[in-house]
Amino acid sequence: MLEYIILGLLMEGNMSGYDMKKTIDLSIGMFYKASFGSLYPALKRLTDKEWVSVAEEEGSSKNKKIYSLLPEGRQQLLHWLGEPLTLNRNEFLLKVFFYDYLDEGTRNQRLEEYRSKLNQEIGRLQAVEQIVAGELAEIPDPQKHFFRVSVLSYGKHFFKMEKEYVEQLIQGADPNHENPGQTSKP
Amino acid sequence: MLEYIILGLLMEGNMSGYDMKKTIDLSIGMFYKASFGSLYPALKRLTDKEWVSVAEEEGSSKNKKIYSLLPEGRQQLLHWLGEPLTLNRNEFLLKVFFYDYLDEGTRNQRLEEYRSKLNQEIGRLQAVEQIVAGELAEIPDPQKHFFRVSVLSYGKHFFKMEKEYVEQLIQGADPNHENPGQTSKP
DNA sequence: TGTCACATGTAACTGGTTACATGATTGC
DNA sequence: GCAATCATGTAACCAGTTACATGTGACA
Repeated sequence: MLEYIILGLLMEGNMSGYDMKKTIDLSIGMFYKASFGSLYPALKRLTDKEWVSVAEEEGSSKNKKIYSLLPEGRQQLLHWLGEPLTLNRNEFLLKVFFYDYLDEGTRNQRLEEYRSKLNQEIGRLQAVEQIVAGELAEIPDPQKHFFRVSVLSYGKHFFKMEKEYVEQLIQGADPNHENPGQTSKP
Repeated sequence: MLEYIILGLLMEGNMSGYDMKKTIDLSIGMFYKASFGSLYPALKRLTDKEWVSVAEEEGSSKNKKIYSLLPEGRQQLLHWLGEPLTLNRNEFLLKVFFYDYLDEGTRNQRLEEYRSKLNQEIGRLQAVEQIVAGELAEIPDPQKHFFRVSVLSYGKHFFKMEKEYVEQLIQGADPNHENPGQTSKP
């Protein structure tokens, strides 16, 4: 996972490991934590695989390494990005974060697939909720299981929220969609 | 984390490691995965610490171990449950799942604290969103960063969803709250 | 001159996974 | 008799964390 994040960051431009940590903390830090103890070994693996190259900065200061994306790394990133989205929150969000680099066709396909997966999941949860409600009606004190049962409702809330978000993405990524405050074709 | 889940499951009654795995998969399976490779060592640790006790079932079949909660385990679970909720989705949900065992006072306090944390977080994200919108207005093609920027909006959606859920919990856990289809004081 | 931010790296540990090994019991 | 499921456990592996070790450059 971290390896793909590094590749994604390097799409914007070359940078050092230290810079990557800062960038990660400030952007995807909300749902992904990177530590130097994982970052530097990952950079080592990527250079060994020749997905990225490294250059010792000589000009300003010593002991600073600038990493660059090699063609193989770029290809690997795009391949990973183009794979179907799974119902894994972190991976979903991470891929979406880099979706500006993915071609529109695959992107839309993946988002549509994901939307229908979410719909399925919402349906499944609603069915489970009904069964549980039935079971609950037959026991003496259903209030005793209020919190236990409530996590089901969390699941539904969550998937509905993701669905809204994905639909917003599908709409908003469409360049023919109305573009407030700006004309799309100047 | 897994250790507390085990303790929580044992609050309902004694069971075997195998049963625990099934129960976990069927209840909190949506946001927590347990494998035998982690479950059995956890049970070993818990028995070593004397938080749970184990009994070889002799009657029906051999080689089946039934675990029971010891007073120390119960106390540890309740202590963990009573700690403040953090903005960590899994831990939040896990604790709520077992909140039926926590006293009403602490529970309400924790939920209120969490709600105000969520409000803070929503405010913070809205501020960040405004800054980013300002920066975006100054670059030539903001559409190129559509997906990158969208994860911020995901964050806001997410926290708002959690806020709604928590408010539902605060309301619904109140026994004086209207109780559809049933009289609360028979 | 001290402290902070920059900058890289390693070692010990943690908490998990996957795959394997083993064997009993149930139901057809 | 054989397949499925019940039932427990271990070993190899993996990805990460924390804490430590080390050194540079800026600036008050």
